[in-house]
Amino acid sequence: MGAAKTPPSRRTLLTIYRRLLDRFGPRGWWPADTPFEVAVGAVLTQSTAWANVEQAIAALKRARALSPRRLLGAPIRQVARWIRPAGYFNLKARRLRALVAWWARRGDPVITTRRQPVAALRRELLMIYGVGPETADSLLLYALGRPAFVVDAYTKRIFARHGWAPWGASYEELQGMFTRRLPPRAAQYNEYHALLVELGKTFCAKRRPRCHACPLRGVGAVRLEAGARMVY
DNA sequence: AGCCAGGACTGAG
DNA sequence: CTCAGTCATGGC
Repeated sequence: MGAAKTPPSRRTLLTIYRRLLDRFGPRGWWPADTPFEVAVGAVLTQSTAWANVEQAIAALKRARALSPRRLLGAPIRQVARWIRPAGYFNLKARRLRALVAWWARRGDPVITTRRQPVAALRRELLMIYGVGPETADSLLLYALGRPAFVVDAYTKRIFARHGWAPWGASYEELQGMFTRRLPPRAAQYNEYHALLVELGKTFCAKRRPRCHACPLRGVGAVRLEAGARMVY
């Protein structure tokens, strides 16, 4: 199998960040008008292409249903119809209801969670049905402006392919790789994750990675030896 | 015609 | 805890 995995140094992490920023420019994430829309999108985008999520969000807006009151007032069946383009619509309708119920109970979390420590708030989010590690961190970072580093499938794939992390690394291991070396600044975490997603979509596809045009070419040691598991 | 997309839950071993 | 099965539409 591949050589021993060497975690990237702080310097390497910054080099990666710089290269991505130079190539792609600021991504301006999250693509949404309000924090509540971010929250809705965070659930809808689970294992789903963003183009599909956009259609679902548009449908919600068209129906004037993109608010806690409207979403909680509508029958679960109706919600499922609105978000149909996002896939897994029955499942996501339930998850959405759970998250929106929390949002309403909290009464605009952007304000009410301001004094709450990130770790405690993260644990609270993880209690919500349908909110796992990535969705919790996305909510913290992109809806609530907290310094939570988001790890997704692209992050795992990119760092495994470059030999910076084992293919089976857990979410917390990957996240710790960043948070243990970078200062907890929401602005940078925001941009870093958005850039990794852009890199993933553009150059690090699951089946046909375009390693020759990749902006990270030459950084670290790309390990794409034949036989390597190409999952994640 | 497949293959895959900005995951999480569930039940089994 | 690890792991396969499940959920489903739309774009390439």
